Amino acid sequence: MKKRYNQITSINPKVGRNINRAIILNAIREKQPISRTKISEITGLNKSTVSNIVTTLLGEDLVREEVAKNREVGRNPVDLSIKREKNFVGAIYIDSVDTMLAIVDIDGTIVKKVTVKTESANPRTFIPACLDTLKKMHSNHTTFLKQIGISIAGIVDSAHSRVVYSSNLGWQDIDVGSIIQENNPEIEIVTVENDAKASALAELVLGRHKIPSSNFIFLSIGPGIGAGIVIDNHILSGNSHAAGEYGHMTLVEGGEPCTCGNKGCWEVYASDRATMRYFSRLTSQRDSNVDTESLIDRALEGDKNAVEAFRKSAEYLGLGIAGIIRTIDPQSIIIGGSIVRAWKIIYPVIMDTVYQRGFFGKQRNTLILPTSLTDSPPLLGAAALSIRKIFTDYRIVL
Amino acid sequence: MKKRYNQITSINPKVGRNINRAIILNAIREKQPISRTKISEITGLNKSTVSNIVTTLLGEDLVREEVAKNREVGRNPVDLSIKREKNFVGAIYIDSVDTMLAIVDIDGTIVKKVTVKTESANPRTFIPACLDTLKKMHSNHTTFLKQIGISIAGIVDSAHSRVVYSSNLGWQDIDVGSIIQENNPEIEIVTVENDAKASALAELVLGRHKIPSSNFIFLSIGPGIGAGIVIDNHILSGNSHAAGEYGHMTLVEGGEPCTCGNKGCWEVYASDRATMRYFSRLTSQRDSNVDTESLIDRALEGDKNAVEAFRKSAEYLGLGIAGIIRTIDPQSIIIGGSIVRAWKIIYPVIMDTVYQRGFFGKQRNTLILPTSLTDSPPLLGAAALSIRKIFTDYRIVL
DNA sequence: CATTAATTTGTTGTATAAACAAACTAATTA
DNA sequence: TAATTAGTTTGTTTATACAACAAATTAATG
Repeated sequence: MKKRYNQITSINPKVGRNINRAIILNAIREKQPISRTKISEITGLNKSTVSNIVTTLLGEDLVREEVAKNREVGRNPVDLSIKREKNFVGAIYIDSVDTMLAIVDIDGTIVKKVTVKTESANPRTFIPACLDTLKKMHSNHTTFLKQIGISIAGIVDSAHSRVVYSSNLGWQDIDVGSIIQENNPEIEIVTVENDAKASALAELVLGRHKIPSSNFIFLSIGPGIGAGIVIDNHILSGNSHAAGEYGHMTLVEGGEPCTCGNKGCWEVYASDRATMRYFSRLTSQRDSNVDTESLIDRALEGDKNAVEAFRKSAEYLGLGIAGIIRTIDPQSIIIGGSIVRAWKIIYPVIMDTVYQRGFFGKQRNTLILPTSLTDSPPLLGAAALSIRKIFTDYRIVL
Repeated sequence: MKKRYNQITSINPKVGRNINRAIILNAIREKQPISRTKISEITGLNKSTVSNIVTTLLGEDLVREEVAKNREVGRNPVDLSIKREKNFVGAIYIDSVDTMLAIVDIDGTIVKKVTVKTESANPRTFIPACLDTLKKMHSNHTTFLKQIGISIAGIVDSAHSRVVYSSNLGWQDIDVGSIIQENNPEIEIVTVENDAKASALAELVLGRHKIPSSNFIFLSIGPGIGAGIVIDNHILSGNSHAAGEYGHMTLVEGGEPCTCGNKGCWEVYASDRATMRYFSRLTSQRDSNVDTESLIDRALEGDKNAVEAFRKSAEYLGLGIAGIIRTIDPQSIIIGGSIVRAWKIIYPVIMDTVYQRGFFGKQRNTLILPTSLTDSPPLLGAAALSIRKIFTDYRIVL
C-alpha cells in the first residue's frame, strides 16, 4: 500500500501523542546519548510523559538503553540512543551508467553496498531486479526490509513515487512505487526522489556538520549542477517537482549554449564539464584520458593548468552562490561532488567571489561548506528518504 | 512586552486545544460563511469539539453567528463568519517620502487612512508621532488598539521587531518595537517587516485570488525590485533577514552598473526606473515631467514609445521570472506595483519570455498574476502582520 | 391540511486518552 | 547520613471522541 506523509489537519490526543513520540525520537537521534530527564528538559514534556513514551520506543526496538557513569553527584542517568543493527532500509541510487544498491542501518551506516550496471531501457525489469539483489543482500537477517528509498537524476513526483521525466535514463512517467509494490507486497513504503534533493535530505538527516542547519542548499556538482533546497527542515519540492534547477539558471545573458537549449546557464560555466573545458583550452590539447578525478589529482599535485581550470570554475561557482545568497539567503550552502576533493583550491576562490559580488559590504554569515557525508550523497540520500519516514512520518499543515 | 511566535516544541492538551482553535478560526476566515458541521467535516474534529471551540470564539468576539436558510432538507445550519467592526489593528507603511497610516479591520478592510510626510531623520520622535496619529484615528472606539504592524523598505529582523538597515530611510539598528512599547504600554504586539515580505503576507492572508497559493513569490516592482517568498504559508525570512533580494540578482553578467555597486542587476533592467530609461532613450529627450504613472497613462493611450518601453521592461521581467521558476518553482508569481496598471501590455510579453526561456518545453503551470489587493500592498501587509498573529499566534517546529 | 418520516444541525452527557503534578523510590557522591 | 539527581508511580486535569438526543426543516402521505 502506498503511504505518504500523514497530512495532519487537526490535533487529537492520538495525534498529539504521535508528535511527541517523534519529538522524543528525534531528540534521541540528534543528542544521543541522552537521558530521559534531559529529554524532558529540552522538550518541555513532563518526566513521566517522556518515560512513558520511551517505554514504547524500547518496545519498538528503535531505542537502546545503557547505564551511564559520568555524574558528579546523584543517581546515574540511563543513556538512550538509537538502536543499531536492528532496523535497516534499502537504498538505491540509479545513475545513467551505474546503479548503487545498499542496505543501510537507521543511523545511516552503510552495511552492504554493491554497484551494478544500469539497464535503463527496461525499468519494469530492471527495478524488480534491483529489489531481488537488495533482498539477497539482506537475506542473513530474520526481519524483512520494509522500506526502500530511491534517488534518480531527473524530475520526480516524490509524493506519488513517480519519475516524471529523466533525460539521463530516458524515462518518462514511470510509477516506480507501483512497479516495486506489485512484485514485493512486503515492502511497506517506497520513496522516490530527485538525486540532488535526496542528497540534501541526507545532509539534513545524516550530516555531521558542527552547526546543524534547518535552512540550507545542497549543491551537487557533477557533469551538471543540481540542488536540493531545505527550508525549515523540509525539502522544497516545487510546483512542478522541479525546485532547485539551479544548473539552468542564467548566469551569463547571451553566453555559451547549454544542452538545455538556452544560453549562459550556470552549469555551462561551473560544472565538472566546464572545468574540463577550461583545462583543455589552457593546454590546447584534447587529452581523452583526463577525466575529472585525474584532473583533481593533477591539481592537488600542483599542475598549474589544472589548478587554473578549477579556480575558473570556482569563480563561477561563487558567482552563482552569491545569487543564491541574495535570493534565498540560506544558513549554509553545502557542496557535494568530486570537486570537494579540491576544496582547498576552490574554497578561497569561491569565498572571494561571494564576498566581492554577493555581500555588498553588509555583514552576512552564510556558511559555505563541503558535504559532511562520507559516502555517495545520492545513495545516502536514498536511505535518508526512508530513515526520515521512520523518525517523522507526518507533517503538520496549517 | 515583546511577543513573537510561540515556538512550540511539544504538544500538551492546552497546546493542542490552541492549535485546533486556530485551525477552526482560519477555516472560518477562509470559508466564511460556514457551519459548525462543515468545519467538523473539513478538519476531522468531532462536531462537539467544534461546537465547544466555537463557543469560546464567540466569547472572544472574533466570530459572528447568523442563521442561514439555504438547505434543501434538514435543519438550517448556523453560518459562522469573522466578526467585523469589533477588532482593529494599526498599520504603518514607512516609505522614503511618505508614510501611510491606517486602522484596519481584521477582515482586511481599511477603515481609516492618512498619509503624512516621513521624517526619517529622527525615528525616536517620528515613530511615536505616528502612533499618536493612529490613536487619534481610533479614538471614537471604546477598545484600544492592541496590535501594530509596520512595513519598511530595508532589511528587517522581524523576530526582534528591529530595522537592521534601510538605505531609503538612512536607518541602522533601530529597535522599532521598543520605541513603540516604551511610550505605549497598552500596545501588546508590534510586528515590523520588510515591505515586500509584508506585501507577500498581505496577498497570503488578505488576497482574493481564485486559486489560493501556499507557495508563491510576491514581486514588488517600484523604483527597484523587491520580493517576498512564501513557502508553506510562511514568509521566508533568510539567515540575514535578507531573503528575496531578487532586485540584485545578476541578470546580465558584466552589464550596466547598479546602485548597489554590482553590474547587471535585475532591477537595472526591469524596474520602473528601467522603463523610464528605455523611454527616454527611445524619445531621446529628458522630459522631467514624465513619471511612472503618466508613462503608464501614455502607454495605455497607445503611445508607441511608452508601450515599447514597457515591453522591454516586461521582457526582462520575464527573464528574471524564468529564473525564479527554475530555482524555486513556486505555484504562482504575483506582481505588485504601479506597473500592474499596464498588465495588458506587459503580461503577454512576460509570458512569451517565460515560455521561451524558462520551460524548456516541459509542462509547467506556474501562474503569473497581478496582485489581488485593492489598496497599497505594503500598507495592507503591515496590517496583515498583526492580523495573522490574531489568527495563528504560533508556529510548530519539528 | 395535518401528520409522519426523513434528514440534517447542533448539544449534552459519558468515556477515554494522554499529559501534568507531586510524591516517592532508587542510586549515587560527599 | 545528608544532599543530589534520575526515573517511576499515583491521582488529577484537560480535552477530544462517541453516541444518544433535541431541534429545525423538507418531503411524503393519508
